[in-house]
Amino acid sequence: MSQTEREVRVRFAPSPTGPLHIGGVRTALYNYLFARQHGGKMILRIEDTDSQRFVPGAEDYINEALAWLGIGIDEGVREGGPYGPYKQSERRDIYREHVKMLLDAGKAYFAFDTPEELNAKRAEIPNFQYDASTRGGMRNSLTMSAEEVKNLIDGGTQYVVRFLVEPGRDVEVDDLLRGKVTIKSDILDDKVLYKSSDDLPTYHLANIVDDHLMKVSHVIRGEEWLPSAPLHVLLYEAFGWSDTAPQFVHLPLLLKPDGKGKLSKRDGDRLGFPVFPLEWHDPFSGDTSRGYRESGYLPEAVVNFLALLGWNPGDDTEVMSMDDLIRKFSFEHCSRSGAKFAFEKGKWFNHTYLQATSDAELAQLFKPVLEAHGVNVGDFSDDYITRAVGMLKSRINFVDDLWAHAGFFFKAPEEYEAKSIRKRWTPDMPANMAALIELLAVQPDFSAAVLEPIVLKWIEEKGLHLGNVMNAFRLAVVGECKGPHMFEITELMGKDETIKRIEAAIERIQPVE
RNA sequence: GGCGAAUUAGUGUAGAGGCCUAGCACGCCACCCUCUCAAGGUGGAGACUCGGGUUCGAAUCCCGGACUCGCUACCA
Repeated sequence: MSQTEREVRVRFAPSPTGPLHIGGVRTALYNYLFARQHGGKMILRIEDTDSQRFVPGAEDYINEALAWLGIGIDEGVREGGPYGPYKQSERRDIYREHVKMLLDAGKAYFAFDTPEELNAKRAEIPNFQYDASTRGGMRNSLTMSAEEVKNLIDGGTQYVVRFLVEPGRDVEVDDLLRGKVTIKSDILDDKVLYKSSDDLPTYHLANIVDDHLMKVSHVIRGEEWLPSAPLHVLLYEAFGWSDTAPQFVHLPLLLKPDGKGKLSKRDGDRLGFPVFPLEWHDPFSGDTSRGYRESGYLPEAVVNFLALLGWNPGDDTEVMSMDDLIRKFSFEHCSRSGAKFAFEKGKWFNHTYLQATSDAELAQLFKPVLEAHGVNVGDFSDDYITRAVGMLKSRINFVDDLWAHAGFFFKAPEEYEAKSIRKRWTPDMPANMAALIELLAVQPDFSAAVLEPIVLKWIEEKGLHLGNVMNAFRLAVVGECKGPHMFEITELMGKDETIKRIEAAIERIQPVE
């Protein structure tokens, strides 16, 4: 059967060993885009074959993160499906059966070497590898009699099952991104396929068996798997499944934004950006890691940003919705080299998506931020919040930034920026501001269109300096010399609050000589 | 060490032998706008890892060096 006419079935197969890494999210996204584009199925398989590293809560986290990002799952633990169970720890019988198949066919064997013995070997022999050149000197079913092996196993001795790799062969991996990658089977070791200690297979066996049974057509995963892909090819062959083996696609990795190496949690802490989609509370250490969601990123922005880290649509388009991405995605335009994690650009994407969000919607998102800063949201109408947000949103990257820019609309300044005081709050200014209050107090209409010409004319008639007066005015109302057009501020804030703030400023700011 | 994969401005990338005087975006700088700060507009600095080939012609193809990343577990 040709790859092209096969039903597209892809899987994202994370291990529940902690929060989903942002690199994993991108892998999931590419799988999803490819599946949707081809009208195929997206499978979420939980690979919990490492009982040692299992972390409670990690599986829920994965589900929640993918849901938040809009990466839909067709078949999985929660969704069900025709090829379940979708959690590897619930597939023990299947793996046992398949291990036996390999054993019976002479393509795998029992090994009794303890971890200590293996470590000793590695310490003793440089570049020790469990393979054709060394297996003859180890404790396994190839060097022991059948009876001895049986006694050991019946006696409860722990063992592993290793894959028997034939040396002297060229193993070819066909990768959609990298073409044919050939490696010599000699450099492969006899990988552990199954461990009796927890009655669970290792990744390699479980992965091949499940992908086959779940009829996976394309294995789209990180580049860290490329070195073991030849082993996987050999496993498909050993099972006699080569004809229906999936097409491999090994995606380049996400690297540190600055230095060298792959992106890690520490980079995020160090440089101030999240590396996890959602906030994560480590159940063991009690540590909390920031998430994109909690940091104020919109899921659409994260998806767009991530999609472009290693892929491009072939033209200069950058802002794309999920539907756009599904339509345009192609491995043809996937990069083959690792991408440094450009989180600054991620901010820009969020900025861009925030601009496309309605003021009213943004106002709702802003409310919790206001509350967090001690503002009683009930004191302000939705309309007031919406208009304040509309005035400032062009300068924010995150919803949280709204506080720094629009907070003054909700809380009068408690202090005034020293530098602006020195520059603008000249000794004559308290008197000027007092006079301004008199002028404002008698204005029946505080709309910008009406008030602006009146105040400007007043400044001119008094022979005052426009910049100085306006900035002092601004300093009194905002607390610093920045923000939207002054008369838009006063229009929204209203006469009473404006005058109150100028009075407070006169009272509190000490003019500088 | 072994094996594999990569290598275009600070970053993400376009580029598939002549269309490249190497395009776009983020970031950076300047100017415009302006009561301020942003946003926006305009402009600017900034790159084909290095050698060898192949070719009339190479960022694009081949070989080698360098550097980077990954793997080298009874982890995935």
